[in-house]
Amino acid sequence: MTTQDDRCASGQTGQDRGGAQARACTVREALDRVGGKWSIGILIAASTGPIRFTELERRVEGISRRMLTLTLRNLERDGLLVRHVHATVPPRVEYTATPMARELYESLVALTRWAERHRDAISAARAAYDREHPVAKPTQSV
Amino acid sequence: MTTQDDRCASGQTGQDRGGAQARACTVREALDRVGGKWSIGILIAASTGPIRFTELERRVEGISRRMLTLTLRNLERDGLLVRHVHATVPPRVEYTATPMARELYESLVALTRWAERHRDAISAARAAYDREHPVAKPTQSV
DNA sequence: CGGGATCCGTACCGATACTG
DNA sequence: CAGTATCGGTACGGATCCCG
Repeated sequence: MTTQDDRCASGQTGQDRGGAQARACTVREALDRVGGKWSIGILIAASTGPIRFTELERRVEGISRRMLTLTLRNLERDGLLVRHVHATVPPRVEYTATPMARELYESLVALTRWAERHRDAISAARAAYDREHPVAKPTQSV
Repeated sequence: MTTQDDRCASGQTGQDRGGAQARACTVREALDRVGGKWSIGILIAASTGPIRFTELERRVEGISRRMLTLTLRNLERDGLLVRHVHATVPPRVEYTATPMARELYESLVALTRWAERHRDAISAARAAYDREHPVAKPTQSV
């Protein structure tokens, strides 16, 4: 989303046994492309076949026209989506996920399952944390 | 990172064959917790065993004290990290990844491999896109 | 139909200074 | 040592209006 490439750029100054931080950086490469609020939704909607702009707008519910356009551009730039313009009277633009994008989606399956498995544990953890760490505004009282 | 829970909240208004968008949303649940710039780095550094604050500061290179603290708090809140304070003269605080966090990391392996496989293809796609889509500033020339 | 341009609020993140 | 507090920049994302 950043226009910038922002390669990991770790100077490798300290000790990094096993290249742990280097691997962290590799993961971030992937996350950076899919971390946007709408990227995944669009990718999935486009993974089953060519899909039009307006159809995307309907399917990826809640997205604004602007973000749809922007995210599409970024995905196209990264080679995850192909944009095809039909020179018809009402313009017809279709987006299709590339094989690389579909591989990406499959790589996310494990993550999806993780989220499903731990969904409850996480919200429980959050609730517990919030209970034990109240905000404690100084301007309270009464 | 948002303090807010922000559950997917898809009203399920339109057609979502196969619950595609619902799955997109599940992925985002996971991404939201790990999408922060430093989350993964910290998680990995803490996954091999208890690690101290300062040690983390050294290992996760480039991180500021502030972001380290903030990210640690969020990870702890989500139940991905456990914070243990030793009541010694110089304070000693150790962070340890929970089993859930380690599972998370393992779920990211597929994604890591994807990033490795397509790293070059992506930067090539970007270069090509940028070549064909110059910025074209209106206030150019001399 | 499929965008682009602009305005604006908010989140994220970095730098710096202070503290129990 | 392990933080907290404050400031400020920038990127993200939403709303609205305009256009071929």
